[in-house]
Amino acid sequence: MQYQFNEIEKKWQKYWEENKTYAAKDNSVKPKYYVLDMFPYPSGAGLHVGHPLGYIASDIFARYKRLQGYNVLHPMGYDSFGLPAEQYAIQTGQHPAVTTKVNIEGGVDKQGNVIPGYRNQLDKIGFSFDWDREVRTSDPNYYKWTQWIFKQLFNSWYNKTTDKAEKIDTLIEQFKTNGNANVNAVCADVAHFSAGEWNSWSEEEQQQLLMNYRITFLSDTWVNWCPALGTVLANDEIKDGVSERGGHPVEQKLMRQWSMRITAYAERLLSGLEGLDWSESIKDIQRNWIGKSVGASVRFTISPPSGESEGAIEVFTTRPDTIFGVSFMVLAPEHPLVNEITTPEQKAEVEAYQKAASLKSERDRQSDIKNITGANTGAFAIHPFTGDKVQIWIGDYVLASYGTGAVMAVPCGDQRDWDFATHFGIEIKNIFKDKGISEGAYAEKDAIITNSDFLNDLPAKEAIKKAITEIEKRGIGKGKTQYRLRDAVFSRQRYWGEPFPVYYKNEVPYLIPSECLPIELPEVEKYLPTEDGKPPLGNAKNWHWDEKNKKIVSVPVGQKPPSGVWGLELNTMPGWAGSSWYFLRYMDPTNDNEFVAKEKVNYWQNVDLYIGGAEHATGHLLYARFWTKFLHDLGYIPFDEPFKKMINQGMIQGNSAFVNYVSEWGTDEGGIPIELEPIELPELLAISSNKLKKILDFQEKYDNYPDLIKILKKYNPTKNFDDKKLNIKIKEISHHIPINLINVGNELDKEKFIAWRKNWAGKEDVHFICEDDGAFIVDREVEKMSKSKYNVQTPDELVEKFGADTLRCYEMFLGPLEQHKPWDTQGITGVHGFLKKLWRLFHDDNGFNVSDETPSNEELKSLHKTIKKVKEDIERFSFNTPVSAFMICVNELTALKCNKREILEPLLIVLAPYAPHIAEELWAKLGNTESITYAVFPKHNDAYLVESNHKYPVSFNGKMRFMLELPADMSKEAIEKEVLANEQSQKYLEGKTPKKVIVIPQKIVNVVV
RNA sequence: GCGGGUGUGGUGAAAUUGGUAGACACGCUAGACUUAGGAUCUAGUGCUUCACGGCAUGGGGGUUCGAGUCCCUUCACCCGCACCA
Repeated sequence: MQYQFNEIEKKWQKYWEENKTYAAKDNSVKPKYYVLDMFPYPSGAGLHVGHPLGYIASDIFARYKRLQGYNVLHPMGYDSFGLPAEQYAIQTGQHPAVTTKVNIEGGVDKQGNVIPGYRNQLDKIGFSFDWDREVRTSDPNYYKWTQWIFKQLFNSWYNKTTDKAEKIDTLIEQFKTNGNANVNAVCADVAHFSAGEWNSWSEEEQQQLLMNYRITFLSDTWVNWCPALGTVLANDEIKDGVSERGGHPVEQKLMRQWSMRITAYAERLLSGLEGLDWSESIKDIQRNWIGKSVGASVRFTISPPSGESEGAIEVFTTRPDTIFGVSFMVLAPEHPLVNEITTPEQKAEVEAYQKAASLKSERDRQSDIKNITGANTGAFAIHPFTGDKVQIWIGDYVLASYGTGAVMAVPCGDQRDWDFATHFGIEIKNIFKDKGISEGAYAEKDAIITNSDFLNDLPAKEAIKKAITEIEKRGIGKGKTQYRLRDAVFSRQRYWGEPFPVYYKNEVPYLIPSECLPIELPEVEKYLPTEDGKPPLGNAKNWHWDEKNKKIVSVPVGQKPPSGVWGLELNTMPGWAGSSWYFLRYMDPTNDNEFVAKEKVNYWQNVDLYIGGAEHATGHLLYARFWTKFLHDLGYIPFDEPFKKMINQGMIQGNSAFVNYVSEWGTDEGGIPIELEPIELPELLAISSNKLKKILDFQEKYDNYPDLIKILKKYNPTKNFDDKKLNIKIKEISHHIPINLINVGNELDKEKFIAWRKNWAGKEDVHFICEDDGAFIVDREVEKMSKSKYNVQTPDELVEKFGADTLRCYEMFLGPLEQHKPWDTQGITGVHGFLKKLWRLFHDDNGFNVSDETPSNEELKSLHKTIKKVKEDIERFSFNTPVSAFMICVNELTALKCNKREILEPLLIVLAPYAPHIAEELWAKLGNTESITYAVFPKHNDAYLVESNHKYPVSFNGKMRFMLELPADMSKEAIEKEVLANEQSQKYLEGKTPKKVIVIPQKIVNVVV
């Protein structure tokens, strides 16, 4: 009886769906366990084999936990707002909601392409998702709550004293009674004001002031503007100076935008990492991104060049201990004080430098670090301790965006300052005892400070503390901690995102009442910006708010709205809005009154295991932590970290195939290469990989290639090709071809290839130069899997051919989950064979046949060894090794011809997380009427694992020489005696007495001669 | 430059606390069976040597009776950050 995987899998997938086998209960006597996958963006291209890798691992873990008696929450949904659907909408006019739905549920797109649909593809793999909890971020019932959370952020400020976010009302209360004198908040620069002043201000003025405190706030900021995408981008959406999506150039632009005051959480986001079971590399990336540095801010007063008003330059330094080494100061060219302080003599030079710097992009400035440039302002600052006058320079190695945009330059301790000083001939003071600085700065923090007044003879680390104390005492500055993390821009000038629940009265934003949410995306005719450059929502007819009647109303474009009617926000939220809290919504996906009910979030708590890509380190994973902490501060959720443990699955790379073509050819005489004389070949000449190599290496003469000669003669009739000494010299090009045109031996199916090319290029003009055996071999190369490289392997094809259980086991068998690995289908037959072998344990020629006989010790040992290993491996998230363990077990049981229920039944439970369909089928055939999902994972019994004998490897001087089987309970002394008495030992002892004999019972014997 | 990771047969890999390196698969070789459609079974397969043996976990050194595993050093590749004061 054959293993009919297609039938079996369909049957059980249907059963699970109908019986809601994987529905999680919102309360249970069982302990809870929350296993989450990073939800996908449903693209039209569908899933390739790389996507389910993490889902399979998490599914195995979820199923394993159910067998261990846990109430498991294992949901899936879609991050369905995003750029591709919108770009497609711009091209085709198709509403993004429609394409998104098709991409998820399957269908046909506007160009007639059949879209399989994410859901259908996922279902075929047999995941144990609780689909009743599905969320889509673009669903108004979902983004209603994203908007609600935005409102909470708007209505909150960060109180540094309590170190958490609080309702804005508590702040307003303080303003009313005390002004802002005692307010200790994370905020923009705000001048002091009294309660009286506050109370005297107009509503509009008060609102504007509050904007400086709100956790989400509106401000004119320099943003990364991407003209090609027509939107601003967050820092984490830019890689190497271009947009992460599409690789378009990005420029700086001053725009009024919503931002998130994530900087308020910098310290907590940093320290919170300590308790997380995440990979060190992700934690490091986040630490780096937050970029904490501890030091001091110090004010240097400006010595007025012409007796004008006195100003000060504030600098930040991590090395206040080196303050006596300061011999000049450097400002960023954009620093606001530059124009003020520059002396008339230096003005021309400084302005020229400023101009040159402004023309360079941020990227150029960063890449051109070797070139030392700068200009002297002619102004001086007063050293706060020595009273010396120090020159003030400008230089583009100082960044306007970091710290205060100014540095105190200590050339002896900082290489960049040293380079600058050396280049411009500025004095270099040495304040380090016994450290030479003639060749470069001494940047280590281990020197003894000297020539530094009250810091003399202190080691650097102590001097730092002393210097800060002294700086604070003299009132010239204070200890300060600086973060590299910037507030996150939250507006996008796009259509396909969450609308803000915001309308504007005289440019002042007001929130839509919560009972009116969600504010749904309006219909627009075009998804492009308006003619006057407003975001696409500017095209919407119905996009005004009637304050009195609390509803969206229509105001014709260009007309002034009637009184009480105001324009709604035209920006939408960025992609990370919906994904920052989705893990909470799964707990209570249909709740219409709250984003999540308290008792549900109290039960489910945070995610126990999160599996997903490492590429979201500074985006999603940071923002989700931020929102979680915020919601925790306001008392909505009981925890302040979203994901306790995370595993980042490696990328599955594609294995591209290439056909080589000869594009040019020439000859060389007698092995001496000559210049190619390119002749265009009207016929496409494809050449097999190995042949090509031989020709390129001049290993074979052209006369071995009659086909080639024929063509050469055809286009070069005057040349004599009969001279056997002539070699062919060719120039080759290669093109990607679909991987389904080749077999496992990298051999091209020529007919299929011609048909594909005809379809693609409309030509049938390929001529093949094959290997001697007639095969045409293609080149292979590992690359990223993508449609354009024709190297995409979909899970659907493999499920069709081998079944979901095989695919699941094989993807795990490939290697450790975290590792990147190229996709290669060659090994899949081995895993498929294992499942067939398992099937045969339960069947003979006449059908299902399992006996109730008592198993032998050997059979029990094989089973219990497997139970133990699989349990241990899954628990340490080693998903590849259990597959081997299953194979070993099935191989052993096959050799023992074991078909005993007592062995096979527990084995099925152990296997069920990996191969749930075949396990269910055989489980049912054994007479069970309930799904195997909630069976009890068997416990291994050590009694079956102990051996009466142990085969000792006997080593001489550490080299293993022979095996010796001895009773397992034999004493060390007896073992030593046995080993030395053994005749094989005599050979290695060569008559000498051993110096030492090491016996480790149950392990090894080593004789030292 | 800084931080993190990876390096083991022809290939994917295993070796959890230092104890038989290469389990389990793929591929390959030979054979059996079947008149073949990617079926099944048996044997072999790290390199080297006729053999005894020798050599092998990127390279070099060390600790140890014993090192893929621990320490030092060095190389290669991948990822992240990068004038961050």
